[in-house]
Amino acid sequence: MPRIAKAQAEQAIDERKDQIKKAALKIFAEKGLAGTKMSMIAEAAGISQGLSYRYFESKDEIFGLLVEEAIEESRQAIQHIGRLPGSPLEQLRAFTLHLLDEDHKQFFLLVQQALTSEGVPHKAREAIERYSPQDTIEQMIPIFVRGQQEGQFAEGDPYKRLILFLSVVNGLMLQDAKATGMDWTQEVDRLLNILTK
Amino acid sequence: MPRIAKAQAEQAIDERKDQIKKAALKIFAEKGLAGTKMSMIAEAAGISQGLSYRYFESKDEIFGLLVEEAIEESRQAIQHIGRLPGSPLEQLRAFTLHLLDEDHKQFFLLVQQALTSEGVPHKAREAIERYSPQDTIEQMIPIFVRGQQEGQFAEGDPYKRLILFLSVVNGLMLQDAKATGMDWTQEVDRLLNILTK
DNA sequence: GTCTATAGCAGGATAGAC
DNA sequence: GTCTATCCTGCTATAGAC
Repeated sequence: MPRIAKAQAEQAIDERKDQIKKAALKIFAEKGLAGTKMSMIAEAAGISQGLSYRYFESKDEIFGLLVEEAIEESRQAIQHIGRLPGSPLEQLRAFTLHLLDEDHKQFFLLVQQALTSEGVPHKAREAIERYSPQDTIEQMIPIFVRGQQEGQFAEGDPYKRLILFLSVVNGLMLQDAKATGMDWTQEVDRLLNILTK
Repeated sequence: MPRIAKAQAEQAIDERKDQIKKAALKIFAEKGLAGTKMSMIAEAAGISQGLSYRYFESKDEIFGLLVEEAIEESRQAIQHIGRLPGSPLEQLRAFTLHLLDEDHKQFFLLVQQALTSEGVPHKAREAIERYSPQDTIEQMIPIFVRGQQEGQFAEGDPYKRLILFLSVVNGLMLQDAKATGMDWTQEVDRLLNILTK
């Protein structure tokens, strides 16, 4: 096979893989590992039941890959905060909006599912354990402390304040899965009161 | 069988049923319907795999019964708020502490699982749909409005304020399943800032 | 490259021994 | 009344036709 044609073929394969992963992400995020049947993924992707196995070894492999991608996405988002323009408050505001964004939310829910599922593939389990919420908070602490020095944020233990705040945001995302049609982005400033007041 | 002996036998059966349900609640709340295997329930209850079926028809029946009990418990808690002593703020504080209480939390998580699971038994699905978060909020609105009149709570649409607050509390409970060993009851006053500020 | 048909297995539910 | 051994369904994963 000529080089060009080969590259095209590989690209087609990657596109198919992405199509399946995208469908799988939506369903895994909603129903968890055990609650998701391969037939559901196939239907959502608009392909036949067996075809996924031409592109992936197993259901576990798809789940594991998605978890790793979710964690990588999360890691990059948090590292990005410090470089955002604006005051510490504006930085955390932008970060929070990013967390509540639709695309990120699915990744987030997936990780939650992985945390509460039985029989999670070994690789996925490892990836999650490497990336604890502690890491996120540690990245946020310098920003928060700067905000305290500038008088924007409340006094007190930054770690405790931030873990409360992140838990609340996490909670909203989980809640939102089946939620009330409320646009949380409108409420971000009220949430930030937890830090500023 | 004499009346007394018969009553004793029935009591023994009820105790066994409670034992199984208690074990099941813990696991269902954590892993959902599909993620929970009957063998897990049996192990947690300290009995053999097949014995549960002498006391319950099916896995679905156990799940359904627990969901109904959870909703009943929730309904009673919310109706109880208005009769609590103290100011509106103190009433909502007590209610929030009750929600965050360990026993209530498992019921709450179970309902969340039911909301996000496939193939939930018909009866459980119905019970949940009868009991929407709206009901809870409607019960809370008069209390909140009284607090507004007394100047304790922030101005603004009571419904929106309360749904944000409940979502946050819900979120904390969900989060807490795998959480950080934090005692949320310590943070209730900070959460109530969402309403009072 | 995709579909349909099916093998193999895990787990829900049952039967029968004790 | 409880356990162990099995049946049977439904799902994962594979094989083979097109």
